[in-house]
Amino acid sequence: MTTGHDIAIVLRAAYLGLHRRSEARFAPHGVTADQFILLATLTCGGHALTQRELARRMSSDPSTVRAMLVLMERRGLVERETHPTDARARTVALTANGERTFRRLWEAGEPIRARMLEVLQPGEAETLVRLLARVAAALDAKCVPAAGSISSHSPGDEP
Amino acid sequence: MTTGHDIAIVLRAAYLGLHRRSEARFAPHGVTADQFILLATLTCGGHALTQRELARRMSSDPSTVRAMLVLMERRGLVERETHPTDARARTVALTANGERTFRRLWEAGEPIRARMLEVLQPGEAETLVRLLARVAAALDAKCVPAAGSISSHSPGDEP
DNA sequence: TATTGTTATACTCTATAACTATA
DNA sequence: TATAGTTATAGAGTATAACAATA
Repeated sequence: MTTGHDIAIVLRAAYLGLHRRSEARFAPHGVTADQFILLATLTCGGHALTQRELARRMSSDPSTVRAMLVLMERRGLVERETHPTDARARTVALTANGERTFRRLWEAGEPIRARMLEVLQPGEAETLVRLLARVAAALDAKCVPAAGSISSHSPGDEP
Repeated sequence: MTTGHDIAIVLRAAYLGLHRRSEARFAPHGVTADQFILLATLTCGGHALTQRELARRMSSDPSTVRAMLVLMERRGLVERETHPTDARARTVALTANGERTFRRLWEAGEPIRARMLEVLQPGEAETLVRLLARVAAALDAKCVPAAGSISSHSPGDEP
């Protein structure tokens, strides 16, 4: 019988494995795995998002993203300007150097992406993404657990 | 078409969602999500593992685990003794307080586990665990990517 | 009044390298 | 020689709360 704990453990193992491999691949370029995600989000997102929107798309936090941006701005990867219509907001964009770096990072990460696809049969990648997306949505901050969802396992049951 | 990047993004979203929900649930007990994993690993693992084995099972690192253990020992959750037959090694065990705390944490985390299972049809949980396990194994530190696994995507292809 | 972002702050996790002690 | 763990050290991500400026 598969339990919620089983899902949690293997989800953790897969994510941390991905994270470590990515760190190792990107480190020679002076970029972390999380910073890569930020660059990728900017690339896919039209290159000029507000910090808040950036945080949301990265499954991160405005305060965390700000700390990352300060580091990355110092390294010339991104630049921030005040939003054209909303003077409170700031838009974040890749610099030319940031775009170049991202292209190199994307290549450096290719073996990792290939490795994940390699162990999945045709169709399984789609299934995995579909199921993970459902779990991710269920755990999203905006969602609140349903009222009747309290079951009564005891600690000894699952292990 | 599902890409390796798609898997990475949704894997990240699911894991971080799980991690945040867990932090929120466990914080009132003064325990982090990662510390919960450590306690769970000890509970499931016979209650007396070496630090190295503990790190391996947690998908973590001996040095990281040591830092965590120092904190948790100070809080009376775990205790370490020298290994009975190998004087280099130290065994880690839950204290009575650690066991009590873990039982409370396990209950506190039940809604999260239920929430994940709730959005999956019968059989899908098994599928998810099976596919994730395969990906996790492929990304494990011990595994090295196959030699012929270099494809030639360019950055613009996938987004 | 609500929202965007900044600031200050603190803590945990992560990881490398050099080291000691033991197998 | 190899292994288990420690130490020192550094950095990154995470997040909260109080605050300013703007919508």
